[in-house]
Amino acid sequence: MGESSRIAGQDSLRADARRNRRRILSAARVVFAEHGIDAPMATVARRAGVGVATLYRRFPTRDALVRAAFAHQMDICARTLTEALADPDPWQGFQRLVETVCELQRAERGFPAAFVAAFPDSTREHARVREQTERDFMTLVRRAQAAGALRADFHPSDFAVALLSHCGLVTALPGDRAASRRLVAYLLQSFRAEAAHGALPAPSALSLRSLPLAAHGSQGQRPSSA
Amino acid sequence: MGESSRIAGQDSLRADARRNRRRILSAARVVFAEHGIDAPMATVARRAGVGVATLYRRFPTRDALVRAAFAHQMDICARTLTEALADPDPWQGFQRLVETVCELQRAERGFPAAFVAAFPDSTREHARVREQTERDFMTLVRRAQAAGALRADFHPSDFAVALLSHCGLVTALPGDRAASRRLVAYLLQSFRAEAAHGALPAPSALSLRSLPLAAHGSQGQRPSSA
DNA sequence: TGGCAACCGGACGAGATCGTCCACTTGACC
DNA sequence: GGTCAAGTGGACGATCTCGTCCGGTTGCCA
Repeated sequence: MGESSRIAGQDSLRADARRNRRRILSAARVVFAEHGIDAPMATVARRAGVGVATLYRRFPTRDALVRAAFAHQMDICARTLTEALADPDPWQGFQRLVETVCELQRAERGFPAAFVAAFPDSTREHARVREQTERDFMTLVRRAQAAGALRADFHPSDFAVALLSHCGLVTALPGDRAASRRLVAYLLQSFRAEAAHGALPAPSALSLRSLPLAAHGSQGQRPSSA
Repeated sequence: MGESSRIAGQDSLRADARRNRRRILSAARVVFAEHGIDAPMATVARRAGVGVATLYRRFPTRDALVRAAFAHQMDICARTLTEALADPDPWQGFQRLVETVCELQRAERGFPAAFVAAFPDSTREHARVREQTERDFMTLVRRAQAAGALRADFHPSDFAVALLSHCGLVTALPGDRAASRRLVAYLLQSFRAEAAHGALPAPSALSLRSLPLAAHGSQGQRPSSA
């Protein structure tokens, strides 16, 4: 598993509190899927059969709730990257990474919104994990390029470009799996070395830091900072 | 120009009313760019130096305001399609169409949100224009395919896929022109016939009807409906 | 210049959401 | 079983947005 249970979190809770926590998370996923990530907190609480105060005590901000609700998906992302690095065929790993993340985006309706929401690094530990993830991804890219499978002018930020645009697509067309798959197929094709025909415009200066690949914490409890 | 001034619209207004109308539209573009398309109507009114009532009288719904504010952009889209059809090189026309629409999306900040917002056909005339636009686009596609420039398995819905995903990208990264240009370049490359390597997954059933290429009206004044 | 119809804008009531406070309940440990 | 800290939930005040109403103003035409 990934980055769960940190900082004396849910384990030290009383039994009923732990049960309520789980209920809240489950309800949050459902509600976020139905009404988007901006759904009223009270709706989540009602759905969980819990008072608003309980919800706010456990997750002081909406961010905290969102992060915790989709922590599982984020863990899967991180694990897929690890597996991709272990794959003897680097292109295979790269391709699977893109496909898996996009699959997650299209499967869990609220996830895309959570995906683009910018979460500040809450702890030093998170920052460390994120940096390691970035390094791992760079390694994967270089390896795939060295193997002659990934085009030489592919820039790491292109990965973010792909994910963010796919994210926008599934947000605009929730439920249209065909459209999502099409985009992924087109993008993967144009990332292949054989596809490199003309020159590309300059890459974005965007870093990967804001993508949940970098496994943000699942707990919350940050000061506030809007 | 395109589809402006219909149904005894702004022309029959008194001089001061017409002036206020223009002020409102100008303010709306600024406010939508800054705070998104969901910005409070009162903010737009204040920025325009106008009372809320005036704003509501002129544009009964937010939809109406949004449509009118970006009518110019929509006209440009429609015109670009016409020019693309007239271009002797169909690929050139196709490419320029994609680039122009994406250029508009990245230039005017509120436009992407307006772009994906689903506007119901308000009049029979709008429906007619939209259908004609769809036919024109299909013609362009077929022509480019016949010329051997556009890949044979390109499906018209792929155009919507491209625009919607690009739209999501610029929404997530407003101001990052490099990212936008990169995505467009990648997509155009993979639409070229030479790029067709493996088979693509099935296309989406999505129609182009909801895209502003089809030049929705710029007036508003629909009953209400949402 | 005078009159009227169109136009204007601020105030206002309704409705929604947020996040906190506090009196009551319950699980865990002795 | 008793104690008490941890946990609970609903009520509440603050804030925000919407869309309408109405008394005052102004452009336009005779």
